[in-house]
Amino acid sequence: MPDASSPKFARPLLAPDAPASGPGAPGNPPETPVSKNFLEQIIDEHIASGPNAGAGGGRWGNWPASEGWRAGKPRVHTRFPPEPNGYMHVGHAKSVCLNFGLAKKYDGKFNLRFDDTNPAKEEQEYVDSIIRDVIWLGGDFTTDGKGGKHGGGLFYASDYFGKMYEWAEELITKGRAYVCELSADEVSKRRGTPTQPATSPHRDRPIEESLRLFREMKAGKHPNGSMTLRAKIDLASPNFNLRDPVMYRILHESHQHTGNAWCIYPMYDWAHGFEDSIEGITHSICTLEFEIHRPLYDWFIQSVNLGRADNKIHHPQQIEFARLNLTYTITSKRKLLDLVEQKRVSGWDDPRMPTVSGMRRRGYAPEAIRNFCDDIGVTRQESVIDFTRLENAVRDHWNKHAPRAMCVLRPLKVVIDNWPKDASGKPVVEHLDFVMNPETAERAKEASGERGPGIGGAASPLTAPGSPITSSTRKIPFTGELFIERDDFMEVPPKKFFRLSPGNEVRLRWAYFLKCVGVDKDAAGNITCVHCTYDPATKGGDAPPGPNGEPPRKVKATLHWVSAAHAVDGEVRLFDRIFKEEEPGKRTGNYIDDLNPASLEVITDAKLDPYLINAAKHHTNTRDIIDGHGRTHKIVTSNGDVYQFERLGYFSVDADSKPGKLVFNRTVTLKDSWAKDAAKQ
RNA sequence: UGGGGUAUGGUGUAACGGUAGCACGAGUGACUCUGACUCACUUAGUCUAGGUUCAAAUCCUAGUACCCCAACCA
Repeated sequence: MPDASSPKFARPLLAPDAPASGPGAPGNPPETPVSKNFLEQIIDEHIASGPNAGAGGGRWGNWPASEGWRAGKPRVHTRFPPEPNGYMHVGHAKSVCLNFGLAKKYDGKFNLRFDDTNPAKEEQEYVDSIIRDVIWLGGDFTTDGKGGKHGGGLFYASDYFGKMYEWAEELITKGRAYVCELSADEVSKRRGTPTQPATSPHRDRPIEESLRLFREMKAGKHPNGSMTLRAKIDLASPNFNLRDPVMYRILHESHQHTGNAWCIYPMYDWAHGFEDSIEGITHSICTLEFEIHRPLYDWFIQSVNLGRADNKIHHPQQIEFARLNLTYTITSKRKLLDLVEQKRVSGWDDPRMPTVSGMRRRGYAPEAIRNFCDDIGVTRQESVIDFTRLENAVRDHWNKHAPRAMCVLRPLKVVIDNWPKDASGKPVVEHLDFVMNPETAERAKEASGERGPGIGGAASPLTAPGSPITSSTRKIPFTGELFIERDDFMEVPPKKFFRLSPGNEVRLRWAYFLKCVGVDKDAAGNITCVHCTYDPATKGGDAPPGPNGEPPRKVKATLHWVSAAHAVDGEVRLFDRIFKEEEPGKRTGNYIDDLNPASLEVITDAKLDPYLINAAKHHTNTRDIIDGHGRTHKIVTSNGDVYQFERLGYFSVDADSKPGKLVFNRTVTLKDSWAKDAAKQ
């Protein structure tokens, strides 16, 4: 049963002094109502009511004087409580953004806590990966002063096993728990039906006997599965979770954090509320499927508090929200693990994976992921978000932040027949100005604003030490032999094809106007080379005005290019969505059937802007995270610079890059209305 | 079949008895040295049926659809 004091849900409260006539009332300044999500509405309601409302602290009281700048503000304390049994995915990212975002918004605190109650499934590798991912996302739980100011600490549920054990004995003593010797199988058989109650033969065992057996369980005198500690709640409840749920099971198993100290381990329902309680969490935010567990959450805490006068333990409020679903994506730890174990991807950080590590490797910025989470909002309605929304957030971010380069993925040779040669007969080389990022002005503004925290302070290549951007333009070499994109030439162009074709004039970006005068073909009829002429008067990319002041002539297309003599070969990995169906597995029942066989295309001989060979970097950052035990976790995060390859998309330097050999991941394409139109025909 | 949830344009989300708004998408156009970006305009919605009310997305009644629950997982 929930606290009598717990309002069931978000019913917004009017501020006590809000004008009854509302924003539209005459005389009121035109208010721009900032709409709040349901979690914020609940928090506001808690602050505005409850035992400490008079002191401004509402239901949870105020932060104490020891909290410094936070002292006296109403307490809001959230947490992200992952089980370390897998890597974080985009759904977890939403939870981090939510929980950390709330702590930040309300000047509160945010904890990272590992819900490590099942040693059979959990591993240190996952602990480390989660710490890394949460920090990278900007969910700063650290208290060492190096991060933000909302860190509440790093904790482990396993640190509370001793306290939980004491409370379990207390519940036995109070007649609210008993040792049951039914096997898992038997419990299942005796579970009953929605209308028929469950049964247990040990329910009315004397308290002393349960206490003795429970102590024997803890002492290791009983084998796995031989007995459990069960809560004595209601065998007839239509909510099966209340039919005397298991609190402790015997597991003779070494734990990644507590070693061999325990052979009984608490179940989620018994443990989770206490974890929140001990840490002083105010709002325990979880996903919808836990809603029917909330009665247990409350029952266990109330059972400990039963009969206590003034040493009651803290009782947080559990609140549920709808988990994130994305089209063309799975967010199931089990299925993600399958993809890794069956080697259908290269690992947890395969850039096609919806894992945080995959998104990082692909080149998604944490700011973009946070913007995405803000954008989609939070509610209790199940929904499926278009994957393109995530991609849009990524594009939006890098458009403002990524330096530009010109690279040719599928090269087609261009020879400029009228290009001048020097005294020795070699084509002249010119060095032209190239604009690093046409949105420099905006970028400067952005850079002066608050940046997301990243490990080592490097939120993005632009703020990293040794940032490739040093000025608004740089030089690029241009000669009479170039590569252009194969797609940018058609011998027989369709309607509305503005790019290069025989007789048609286009612009080479930041260089010259170019006109096609002929093509070379091989024996099979494939075009091997395009012959062109250039107009020297268009140097820099603009035509001069006519002799009588006529407006300069225009071209409809601008192509990217790279000098054949200067281009650097590099590998580029083109990723497409990992599943070809919006809801993988919906049709056949097996999501594996919907894997997109074309989700990865590797181009080994892309012609890269020579600038990149020295400028593009892959960064490895380390940071020491100290947990509540004073233990240090050395966290290593690696990410590559992200560039826009003009007209193609955003590309990030992959960890596989080696000196002299660059490997780029296509992070996301640019929008392409030409391709869209073409696909429609 | 029992219990717990959720229904607003194609998608996501506001509204808290008083003008159904915003974003994304889509469409059209403008601009453009990236068919990008940007800008303008357009498009389209309260699950159904009753009821209360001067007034209903909102309150009431009855349906319908979808999601979750019978692990010693979380």
